[in-house]
Amino acid sequence: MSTRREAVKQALNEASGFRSAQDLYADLRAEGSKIGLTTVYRALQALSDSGEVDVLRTGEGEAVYRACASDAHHHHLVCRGCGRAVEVEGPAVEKWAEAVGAKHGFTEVTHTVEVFGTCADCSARAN
Amino acid sequence: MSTRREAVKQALNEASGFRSAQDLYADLRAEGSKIGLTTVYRALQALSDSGEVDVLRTGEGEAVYRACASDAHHHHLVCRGCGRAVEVEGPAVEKWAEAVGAKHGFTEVTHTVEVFGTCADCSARAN
DNA sequence: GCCGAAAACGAAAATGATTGTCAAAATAGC
DNA sequence: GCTATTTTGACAATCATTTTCGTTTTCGGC
Repeated sequence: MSTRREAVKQALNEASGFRSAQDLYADLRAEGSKIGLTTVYRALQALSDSGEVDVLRTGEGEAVYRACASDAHHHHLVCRGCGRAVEVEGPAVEKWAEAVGAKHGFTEVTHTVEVFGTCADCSARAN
Repeated sequence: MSTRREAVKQALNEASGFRSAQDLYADLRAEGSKIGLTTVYRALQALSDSGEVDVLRTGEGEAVYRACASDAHHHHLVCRGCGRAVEVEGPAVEKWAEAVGAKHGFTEVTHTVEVFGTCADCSARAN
């Protein structure tokens, strides 16, 4: 893994929530790196391909990334306000998805589950 | 609701699965309509704002729409091959999402759940 | 330490979905 | 029929993301 890619991964690790490619590019430039936007995209692509980071799409269609502590299958509870994300798992959901797929004759069933909310800090700040 | 908007909604109703704005535009033009792409986007925007259609994003970031039979909260089981979608509901998932949010101090919890798979027809065709 | 191939970079151009602009056309109210 | 309002659609503009393509860096020998 190249130095640049390491830098992108580290920038992701330092962030507590999901960040877009553009965000990360801005972060890295802000801390003095001369990295190019293209490289950020390439690094994120590689990292998500190798399963080192999770990707999801915002409602506006922008891709956002996160370095996750667990490499097992899990989902996220994301704060609408600050973007902070908590890793959660739900065996019940996994089973449900599988069962629903099977019931309708679908095979190779996969699923995406994201939970959004306002975290305690952001609720407090909103007062 | 204008005639154009009706046309877009009907095109959606005739489709069995999720369709992108571009798809619908192509469909409408194919059946002789002189509708413009801009109008298709505007109609879909209006329809999704009023909750008459469901929207989700493909992995490539393209927005896809579907006219759903039920106006209650539900999820979709979508075929990766043909795009056909089945409306499903999962009380267990709703409760789980709410519980997980509460456990971590999150309020105003919402969630998105999509299940993907290969439907029986498409599996058969793949042989 | 030095050399060349291969991999990684980055700037700028290309792409593709979506949105904004604005004048023409449909429709409504009178 | 006639003006006021809304809807429409061609076209330009936006914006994230990808491609292209020379340049630079990294590395494995030597």
